[in-house]
Amino acid sequence: MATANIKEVARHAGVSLGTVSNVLNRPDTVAPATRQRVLDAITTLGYVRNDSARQLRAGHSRTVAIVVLDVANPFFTDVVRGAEQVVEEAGAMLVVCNSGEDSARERRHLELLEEQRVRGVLITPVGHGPQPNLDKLIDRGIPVVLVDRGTGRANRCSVAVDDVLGGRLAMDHLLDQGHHRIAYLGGPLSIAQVADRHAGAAAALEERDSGAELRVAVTGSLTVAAGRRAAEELLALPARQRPTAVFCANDLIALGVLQELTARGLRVPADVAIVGYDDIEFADAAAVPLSSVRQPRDQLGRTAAQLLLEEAEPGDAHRHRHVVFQPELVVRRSSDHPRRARR
Amino acid sequence: MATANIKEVARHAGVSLGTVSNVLNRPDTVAPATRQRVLDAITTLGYVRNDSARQLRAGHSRTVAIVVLDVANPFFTDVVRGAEQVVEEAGAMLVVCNSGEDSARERRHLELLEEQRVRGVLITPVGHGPQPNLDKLIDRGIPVVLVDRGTGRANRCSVAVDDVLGGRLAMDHLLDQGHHRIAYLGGPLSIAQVADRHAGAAAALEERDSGAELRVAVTGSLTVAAGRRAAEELLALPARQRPTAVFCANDLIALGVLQELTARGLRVPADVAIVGYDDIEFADAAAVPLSSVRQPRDQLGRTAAQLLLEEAEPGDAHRHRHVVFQPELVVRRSSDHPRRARR
DNA sequence: CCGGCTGGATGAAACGTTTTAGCCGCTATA
DNA sequence: TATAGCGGCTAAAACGTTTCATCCAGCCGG
Repeated sequence: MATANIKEVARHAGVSLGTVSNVLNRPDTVAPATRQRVLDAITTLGYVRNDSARQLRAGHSRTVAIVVLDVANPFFTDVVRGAEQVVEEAGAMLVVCNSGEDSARERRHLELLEEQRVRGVLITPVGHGPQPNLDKLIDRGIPVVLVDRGTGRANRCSVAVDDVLGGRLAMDHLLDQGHHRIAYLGGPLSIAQVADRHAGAAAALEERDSGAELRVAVTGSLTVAAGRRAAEELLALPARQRPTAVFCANDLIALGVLQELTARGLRVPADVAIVGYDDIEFADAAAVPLSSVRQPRDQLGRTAAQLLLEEAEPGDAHRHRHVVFQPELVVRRSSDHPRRARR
Repeated sequence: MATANIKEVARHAGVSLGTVSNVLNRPDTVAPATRQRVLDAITTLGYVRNDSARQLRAGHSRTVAIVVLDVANPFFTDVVRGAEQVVEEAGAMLVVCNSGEDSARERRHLELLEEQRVRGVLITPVGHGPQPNLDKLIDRGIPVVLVDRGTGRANRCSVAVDDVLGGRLAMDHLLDQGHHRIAYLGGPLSIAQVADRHAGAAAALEERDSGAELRVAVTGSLTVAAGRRAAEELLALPARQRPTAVFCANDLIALGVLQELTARGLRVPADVAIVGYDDIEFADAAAVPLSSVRQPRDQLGRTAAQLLLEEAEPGDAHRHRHVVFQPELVVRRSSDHPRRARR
């Protein structure tokens, strides 16, 4: 019942224990005949290598961890899938931990991961302050790569997406379509992403000097319901002041806006154009397919994992890098309706 | 740099190595003064327990694995969250593995997990055939709990949701609302869930003997696009034959139907009522909030984890159990419009 | 015939815990 | 006063690998 160990395999094959280990780890250094005998013994005994012992000897494990803010958030699930891919290609294993935006849980996870001597940690940390836990990990020699947060740190790598650029893309597109009264919907502004996207939009508007105006409506959250409420407010405006286009801080808000507007008899994009952010799966499936700014989510995960593995590689000195990806505007029906320029 | 070990802590605190271990594992058996000295040594040295060594000694790890078909599927993410909760309460750690519906990857994961001597495995296996990998695990004494698949096996626990009942609930509701021409939309029927939900609906109809008729439209997939196409087909029927209610095998199809119908000028639920299945987050956020059959997803994860931990508990003989949960109908606007009975 | 080399195998140390048996000094009991 | 018991601690074995220093036999060149 108790699984066979390497010693029993050795006895069964009539070789020494070290030879079995060699068969497992350096098969070419052992004579074909003996190798085969050992392999046979392994299969007949159903031997399975004990990773704890291997790790103990090696001093570290072959697993990489990713700590996300929410396992159920499509953004992170895509990042996970990307990371998974490269980690598995490297013969390691990716374990997914969920902090649930709770820093106590995050800390507990990091402690456990440290006890496990993981090879490295990909993490989107809770909050924005200093990160003593992460510094501790790094001090201990466990590489850490930040995902979509705090690009600036010197002692670790990071990957992120340029949200300011994302805001610019959306705004440039709407200006190109001839809009002059545009709204930005999103909040709270304390979320870096929300603020950055707005900053990008504002900067783009400024630079164009087109005389267009940007109205900002701060929402309490990034949900469909918040989008509906925001749309109601827009509808309360006199028609002449009402924006002809809205740029939303994420797709949930955009979908809420879309629903409310169509429910009230406005046509999208003819009366109001909409651009969302994130390009979630439903963007394409909405009643009016939604234009959206897409982030290269799986690539975020992939390069994060690559940076980590590179850093974990022994030998060559590693230089920390901060990779910033560029988002991409996906134009669909919700904003595809150029209007004659007028002012 | 290399992390301090228990021996150094002992030396630093002027005690024996075993005493340090006692402080860590049975603090009450060591005198307060010594205990404090050891704790101080631990913090000043920054000692972190080496889990590999602990596991090696213990013979098994303190982690539980869950292998899902798709990390990005909301169903599984909720199951994961549920499982996570109870596993963490038990002081263990949950690692999430993604098979991606690929049996090779599933096998590889199981092999690695076995090498790690995990405490147990929660899994929704790929495919429906026999499961030699799982049997192997069980032979080795690693408990396995099936999630939402293959309830019948004798050598393992399982948790599932009664999809036949779900079909009944939806159908009963529509019949209660006075509908007589009803359609079931979903496919392919090779998916057990799709077939079960249909079976339940058909059985409910049969039992009521109301003279109502059920039209089945098999779709190629469970997507929004498939729902749209199915709705088009319904619209092509002469109005007198057109169903006044549709029950969809999942919410994506239902949303597609909703979009297509409203786009073509039909009102939901006045002209056509819709009931979906799964109660995904968007069901409530749709243009017309969608009635849906809800599965207790996180509870599925929670009890799966509980069964597993119970089985992993040494000592008392464990009896395998097969827990079947009952789904629940959530009525929202999309089907809330009773029509006068007529035939 | 001898020394050196090489492919192939061996034995033992080491990794860092947990656990068990045992030791020591003290107190309470007879 | 002897003894049993006990609290508090120590020493050592064991967990299953990997790796490193050795060793052995055979072979080749000198």
